[in-house]
Amino acid sequence: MFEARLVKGSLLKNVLDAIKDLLKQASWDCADSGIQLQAMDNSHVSLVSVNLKAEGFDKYRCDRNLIMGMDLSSMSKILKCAANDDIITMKAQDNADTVTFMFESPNQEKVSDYEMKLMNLDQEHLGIPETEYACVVKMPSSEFARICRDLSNFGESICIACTKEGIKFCASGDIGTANIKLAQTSSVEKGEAVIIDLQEPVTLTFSSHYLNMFIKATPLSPQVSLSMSPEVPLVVEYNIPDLGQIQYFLAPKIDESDS
Amino acid sequence: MFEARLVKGSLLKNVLDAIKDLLKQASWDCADSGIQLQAMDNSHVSLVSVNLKAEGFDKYRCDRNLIMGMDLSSMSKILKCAANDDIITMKAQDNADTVTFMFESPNQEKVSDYEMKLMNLDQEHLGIPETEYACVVKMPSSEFARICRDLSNFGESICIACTKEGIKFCASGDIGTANIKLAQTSSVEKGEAVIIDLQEPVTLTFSSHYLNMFIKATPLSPQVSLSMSPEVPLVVEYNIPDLGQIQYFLAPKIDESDS
DNA sequence: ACAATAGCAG
DNA sequence: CTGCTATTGT
Repeated sequence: MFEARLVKGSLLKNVLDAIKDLLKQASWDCADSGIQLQAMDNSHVSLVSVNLKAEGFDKYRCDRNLIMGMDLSSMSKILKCAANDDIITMKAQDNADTVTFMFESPNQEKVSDYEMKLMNLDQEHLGIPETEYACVVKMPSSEFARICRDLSNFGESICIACTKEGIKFCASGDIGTANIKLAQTSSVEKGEAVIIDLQEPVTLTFSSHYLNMFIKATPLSPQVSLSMSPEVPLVVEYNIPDLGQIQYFLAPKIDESDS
Repeated sequence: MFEARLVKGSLLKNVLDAIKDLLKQASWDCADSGIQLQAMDNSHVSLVSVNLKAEGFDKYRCDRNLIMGMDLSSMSKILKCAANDDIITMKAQDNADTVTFMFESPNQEKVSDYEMKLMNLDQEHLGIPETEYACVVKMPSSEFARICRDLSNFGESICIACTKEGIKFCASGDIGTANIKLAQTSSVEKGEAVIIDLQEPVTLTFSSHYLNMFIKATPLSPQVSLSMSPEVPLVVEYNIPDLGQIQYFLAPKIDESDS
């Protein structure tokens, strides 16, 4: 059987909030080492990868590998029934076609369980792009979220330019033109820092719509990391403290002048 | 003449919020002892009963019994014009066909009055069902509201099963199946307690839509009481501290297998 | 009428 | 973390 118990159940609620707008359905791969999900979004533009380590759970048991295909909007509706301070346990029998979510209030006086049908989804296991990037930027996740939200008022594209001095975001459209520059932090205040690890300067343009989907993961981590190389998908990564991480991949827009 | 003054005017606003979605029009019966309203909802499915004791008002005068038929959505719109900390006074002349609402700000610097036409409504005075129940549960009203809201995601019916150990709510539908169990509270924290007074176990099923109408009374009281007997309407009761109470009656759904 | 959201207070 | 308010969209 499979069983995973998470005392800080709000983390799982947050994970679902971070992916449910991108993925209608997806499969959770459960193994001894933990739980993984990888899928292209509904429009097959971006790729989402979630990794939850077995050690991150307060109890974890997975006798046999198992793939649980779920309707994520149903799963999200179920998790909305959990309070933020509830303890969440996911369970499945080895060959069952259902999964059970159990929520326990901290004082144990309220216990609820929700059973949901699993589904067979096409397996689309996807090779994750290369691991060396010309530029890796770490910055406060709330800062990144704010920038994406602000710039998406100006246009459908957000341009990100990174040099060793700092990172610049820009967008332009009917309203006007917007530029936001962040300098690499000198003071190393943890969590507040902007840190740039640069092999070579990079300038790329991305869909603001997808960036705005990615920033829904903001509550999961105070920091976000952006990895970029020319003509290669951007990686937006949030580390979930003690539990794992969630990554989003998005190919850059091709500069129209290239054609 | 009739006059009723309520320093805590927000209570009256809350009462209207608690009934206006169920009742388009209704009659307020004013007597020396207080104000009463009883009516079937618009679809003649549930019954609403409001009781406001004369002693609950800060000033109360009712020279002759009088029945004030009102359009409750108009009354609600008028009460929305009162601030939450306003003092509210209702007034009517003995044979008038209008009622006046007066709102005074706490510092007396703003005084408003609103006059509304009364209407003649068919008198449908309704016998309230029996008073002995197989099972009476008191629980935090916010908990009950949360459960009704959560379970209504799963189906149009909510099943309530009560034993002396606790109370269980369930629902099922397309998304899956949901069960919520509350144990009778051991610690007698006031307002937080789940208290079950049980003659015999009861299991009944109700329309989630109507339960979701009833929980609009939640702001009126920290506690709600559910009274149930087999094949008899459920009573959902909120006590309005120092002022009276509001009760909702709803017949259980008939088990289809009975037919 | 309801749900989702954001912002703020306790 | 909860409550309340306000606001929005479906």
